[in-house]
Amino acid sequence: MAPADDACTESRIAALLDRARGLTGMRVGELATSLGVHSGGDAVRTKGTPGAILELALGATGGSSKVHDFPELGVELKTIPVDLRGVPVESTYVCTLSLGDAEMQEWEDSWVRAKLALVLFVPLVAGDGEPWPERRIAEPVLWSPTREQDDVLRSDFDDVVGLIGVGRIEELTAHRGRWLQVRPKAAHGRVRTVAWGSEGEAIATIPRGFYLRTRFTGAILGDPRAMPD
Amino acid sequence: MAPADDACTESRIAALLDRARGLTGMRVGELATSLGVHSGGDAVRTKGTPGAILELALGATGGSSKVHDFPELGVELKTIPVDLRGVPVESTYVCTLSLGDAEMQEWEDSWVRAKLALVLFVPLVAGDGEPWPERRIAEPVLWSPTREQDDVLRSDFDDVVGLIGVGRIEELTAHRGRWLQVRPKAAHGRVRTVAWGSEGEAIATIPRGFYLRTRFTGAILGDPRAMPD
DNA sequence: TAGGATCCACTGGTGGATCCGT
DNA sequence: ACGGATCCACCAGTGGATCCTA
Repeated sequence: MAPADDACTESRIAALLDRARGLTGMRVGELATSLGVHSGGDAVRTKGTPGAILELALGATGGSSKVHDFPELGVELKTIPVDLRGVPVESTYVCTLSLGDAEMQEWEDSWVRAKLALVLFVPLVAGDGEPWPERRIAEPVLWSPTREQDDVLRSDFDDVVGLIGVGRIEELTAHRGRWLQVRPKAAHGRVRTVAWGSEGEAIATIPRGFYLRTRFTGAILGDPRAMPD
Repeated sequence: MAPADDACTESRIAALLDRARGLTGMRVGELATSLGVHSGGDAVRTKGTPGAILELALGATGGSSKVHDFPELGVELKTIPVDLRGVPVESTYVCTLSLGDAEMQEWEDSWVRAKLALVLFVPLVAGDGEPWPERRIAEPVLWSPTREQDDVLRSDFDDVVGLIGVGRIEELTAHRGRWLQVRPKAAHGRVRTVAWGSEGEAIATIPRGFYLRTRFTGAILGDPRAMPD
């Protein structure tokens, strides 16, 4: 689960970071064009496109339903929208929370921990209301949680799965969690998934995802070892 | 589970049958054109299209994941390819067989029995190798199993779920069943679903579907009360 | 300002069946 | 002849995230 650390993998990760640095200063629309991707038309509505563009540009091979964007390197790629000062303007989606088997889940073996073990953050600088093709790629940050950070994330995680494990999913709001929070994740608010109530009964509820709070990603972009509130 | 039989439903079913009769003699391609459906280009490869055309033409509203094509009438629509003599050239797909809970399934409440409770067969006459737009719609047959036919189908069904229930799914071949058989049902042969072995262990296996044998559909097209081999 | 709601692209699985080698 | 393999259309669900109102 820890990032692979043999010499070959290390050098390939370094090469990936170099490639990401090489994109610094480009507009996302330019990058899209150079990749042969159509970036015209309605630009505001396509929320996920810049992330897909960066995956293409850096050669992410994970595709869907894989744990990491770069499976062989154990690296997760995350674009993160920042303002002109470099401060994140949004929380960062990590992955889906499986509600059906929450009581089985341990932090050590969790999907969310695997995702966060080694993350390449690529900040995208957006002026106010600027469509994504105009956003500029900023200096990337390769981050792996310190032991202290991992402990806080584990605590947030345990709180969440503990609640679900005893069937109190209704108390699972985005207020919980110091750095890692849980929020709804559904295209139309009409999707339902199954969870288990306190009496063991099946209940239909909206799917949820793990998100990193803005205050946390903002701090680690400045100092990867930061311990914000 | 039995077809609804109040007077209003009966008259609506009769109207449906009349509409189907009104299509007799048309080519499927003509019908598609009159519905504004594109039927040009590669015609041989689109196996499911004629079925969808007839659903449209007759106003089927079931859509996907519904039990029947006409939920309010309890009617299932099946196109069936026949030769110039009116003899079926293929078996008829009924529905998917759920492998995960086979031991729970009873014929009385089964999906396959619900589908077969009241079927509108629409034969499509195909010359040898003729693409579907050239096929002609023949006289439709509205069929509901007689008590004797239902008993045979139940027997075939019980044999199948019995085998699966004791974890002997490997013995479940298309050789079994007098009229109702089970065959693989997967787009590429690479899809897998879960079943339970004789020791209760989970095993990955290919999805299966129920099919009516050609000899059975051939007989009931001629005489709905037939009892073929 | 941040918690809850929502948007688009993509794709795997399902429903419509027929193909085709032995 | 028929048992096993396969084909296309369609859509709900997932992964990429940001929007938006109280």
